[in-house]
Amino acid sequence: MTKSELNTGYEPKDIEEKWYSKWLESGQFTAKVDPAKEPFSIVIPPPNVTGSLHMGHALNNTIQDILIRKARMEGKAALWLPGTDHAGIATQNVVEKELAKEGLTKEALGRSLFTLRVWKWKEESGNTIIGQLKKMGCSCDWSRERFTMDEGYSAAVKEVFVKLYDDGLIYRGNRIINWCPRCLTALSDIEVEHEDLEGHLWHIRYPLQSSADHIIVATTRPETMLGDVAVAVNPADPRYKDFIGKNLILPLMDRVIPIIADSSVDMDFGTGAVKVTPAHDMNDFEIGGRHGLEMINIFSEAAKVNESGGKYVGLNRYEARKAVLSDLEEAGLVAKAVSHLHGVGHCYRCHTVIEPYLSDQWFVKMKPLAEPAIEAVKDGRIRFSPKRWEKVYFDWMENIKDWCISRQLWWGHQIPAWYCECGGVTVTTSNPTQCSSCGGSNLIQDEDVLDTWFSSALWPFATMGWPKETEDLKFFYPTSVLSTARDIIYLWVARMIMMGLKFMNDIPYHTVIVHPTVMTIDGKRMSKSLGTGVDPLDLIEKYGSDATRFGLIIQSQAQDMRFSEEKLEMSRNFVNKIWNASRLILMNLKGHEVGSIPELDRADLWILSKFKKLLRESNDDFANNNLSQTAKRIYDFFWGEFCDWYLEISKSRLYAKDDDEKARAGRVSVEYIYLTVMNGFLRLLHPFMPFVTEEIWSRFGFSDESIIFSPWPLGEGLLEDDSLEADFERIKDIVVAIRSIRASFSLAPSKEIEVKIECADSSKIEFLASASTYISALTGAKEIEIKDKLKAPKKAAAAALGPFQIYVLLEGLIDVDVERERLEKRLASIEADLSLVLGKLMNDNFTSKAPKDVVEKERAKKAELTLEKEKIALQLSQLGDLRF
RNA sequence: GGGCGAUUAGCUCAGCGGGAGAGCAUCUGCCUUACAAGCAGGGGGUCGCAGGUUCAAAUCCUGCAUCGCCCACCA
Repeated sequence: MTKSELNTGYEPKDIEEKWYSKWLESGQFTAKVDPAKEPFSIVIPPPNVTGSLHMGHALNNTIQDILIRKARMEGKAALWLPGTDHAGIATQNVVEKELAKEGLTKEALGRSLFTLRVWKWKEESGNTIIGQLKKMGCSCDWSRERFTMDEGYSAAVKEVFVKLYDDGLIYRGNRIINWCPRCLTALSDIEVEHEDLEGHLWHIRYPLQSSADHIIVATTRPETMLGDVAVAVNPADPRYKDFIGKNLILPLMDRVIPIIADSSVDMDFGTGAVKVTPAHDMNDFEIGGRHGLEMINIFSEAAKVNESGGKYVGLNRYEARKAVLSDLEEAGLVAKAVSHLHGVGHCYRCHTVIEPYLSDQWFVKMKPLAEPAIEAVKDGRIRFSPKRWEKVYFDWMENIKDWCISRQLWWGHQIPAWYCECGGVTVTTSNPTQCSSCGGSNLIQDEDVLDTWFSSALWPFATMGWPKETEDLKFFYPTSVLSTARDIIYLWVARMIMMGLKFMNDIPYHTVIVHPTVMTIDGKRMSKSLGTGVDPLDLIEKYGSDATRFGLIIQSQAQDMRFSEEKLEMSRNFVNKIWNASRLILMNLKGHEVGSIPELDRADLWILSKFKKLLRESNDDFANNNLSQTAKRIYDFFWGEFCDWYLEISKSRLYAKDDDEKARAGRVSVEYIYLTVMNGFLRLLHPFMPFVTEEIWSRFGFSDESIIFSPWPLGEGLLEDDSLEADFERIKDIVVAIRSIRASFSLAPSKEIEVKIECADSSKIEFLASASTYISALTGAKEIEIKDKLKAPKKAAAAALGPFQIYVLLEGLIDVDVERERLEKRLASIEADLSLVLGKLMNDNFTSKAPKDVVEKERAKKAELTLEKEKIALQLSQLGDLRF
């Protein structure tokens, strides 16, 4: 390796592309069923085919890639199964927009042509996100890539539908559902996003049929009164006791409607009297059911008033509201209007205000599915990380409602149900020729498709070949970890658990990692439409994939992370640091054969101890899914310990003339440490930064193989030595103190200094002496004298550190005022610390109640501070005698 | 209405019972033969507020304030 072969600045681009194609060519990511190995599997949360990589994906897929790469290195059979989701509404909307540009509509094309067109779009544009994942370095098994509408997957969806139907868990019913008047489809409850909007609560007079009296109802949606069939009051409400059972004349419609009693009515809200519109309100639908009321649908699918709305026919919801209010106003029936904040549901895809709508839809009965799913988390078979999300899961699951799964779309899994003239419904996986009720052959398939989330609920097993009993299923199911964003815990995570338990009779995964949500730096949601999003691809372009991954992971610690690009810059600098440290080593390796462990000095043992600690603590972090902390440890170790201290210390041995036995031995030790640390460190870092580690790994020639399958480092044979580490911290402190003196007196780097150190603790002298070469290398001291007793030299700057009294001889260079200020500042700080310590030690409660080791520590601190104080005071007093 | 989370240096965040930390920004000095994407040395914080528990509280408990998120049949 020559210097010219490594640039001084790391250029990620070519290196990243080179390695990713190599990895793909050699099939490194392809998982093999191998009973001799422990399986470790992750199914990717399938991104929408319409999607492009956003920051959430970048973070989530980095997490998964780290886990899967680590597992691979641990010798597990690691499968990361990728794929995409057909995303019914989203994709249909995209293609419809494309058609609109050509002046076409899906109706003009017809269903089958439209569907073909969507497939064509999917083939051409639906895989951008897969390419983006590759840029990130994701080690997915692309040979197993799936799509929620591929042939096998579609068969699985049908199978599930039919089985649930046969088990009585799927039924069809005429019910109130959430209707999007723009997408023209039903939505499930959790696809509706509620937003508090400032509206009005209108108080409207409904006259009694038999007298001049009236009842005032309060409503936020006066236009729905066109569909009113009753007014309900609480049976316990004294104000309305005499009204119950009487009739009202519905204004504008002149319909006679009854006053009924229903305990669901809140006496304290509004006027305590509720207009009942069963076709357009969830709650009213239930009241209507209890009282056998008629349901009058007054809206078309596009939420315009229909024929049942009398003269208002053809108006949309908001026009109708205006018209109704103005007519009521004119009739003097509006008692008052007060402003009122209330939650309004919006479509999660197009943000149109949802209309509660009465229609025929398919539903899944959820309670029987939810019960075992609750149990699986309760008994710990599935764990959420962080654990608090389990409560969120329970809250939803314990109050679960039936799931509306039919969608009035063309893109998706068409419901495998056929209707016959006889009224019979045939539900089957294969296209039926005969009605299951009457045997008739004139069958028409239900036109609706299934909720996209119905198919994605099967993801962990349908992707592995279910309903066939495949080798993959037997080996890789249940999967190990699911990593996901918190906003799809209900939509996806919970439903996978239910479906997995129902159809595989087993949980889909053992651990659910809920990663932080990526926010903008000012705490706003990242959104393309708001222009607040950051494109991960731009970041990769700017900082490289390794730095982007590392920078994301290291800041992913809070529940909401405010994305800070600075952390990526820091990571990019870190990559560069690693690159250059490698450069230093590679340029200087002489290839000494290291047969056995060479003789090591204390600096060597110290960095090995630090390294061992890093490995141990990192493994603990992994066990707690705290990847962010590992990233931080990696950074601190490599930059703060290995580069800043060990590499600098080792240079004296590295650059020593290789002309005697001692110098050669020194080199052998240093090279041994370099190789030992770099070899293990690169492996530890590899899951986080796959590209640069692979590149450096190959430059070192640590193995002929890719680093991908090198063993996960555990630091076997390395020892942690806390006392050595503590001693070493002292050495560092001494170095810093000397450097600080250098800086105070603005000594040029080339200026050699003379240092004397008095060490009052005889047990530390030997160590200090052995470290004196480090100290001189790091401080530019040409000579260091170490004694247990020393006469304080004149014309010197001083520092006191515990048992150590340090003098930097500065003949002719010392500025008395500067030195006095320096010492006084130090003295003040020592005195402040000392008074705190003394305060504690003089407190009998402390000395008697605090643990012994804590008290002991305080006493030691007191002794040390006292000594430092004396030394500094002495030095200060001598300062006056200095004559320069 | 219920629940969850956050509040620590100018900014983004660690720390979660015993000496206030990191990165960035800032100040000073360095192109020292790995790295100026760097090196060395500094400055900067009554850890949101008020109580409580404890010998000891940024750390545990209670209340409050502010911000964010989730859930709810808020007609």
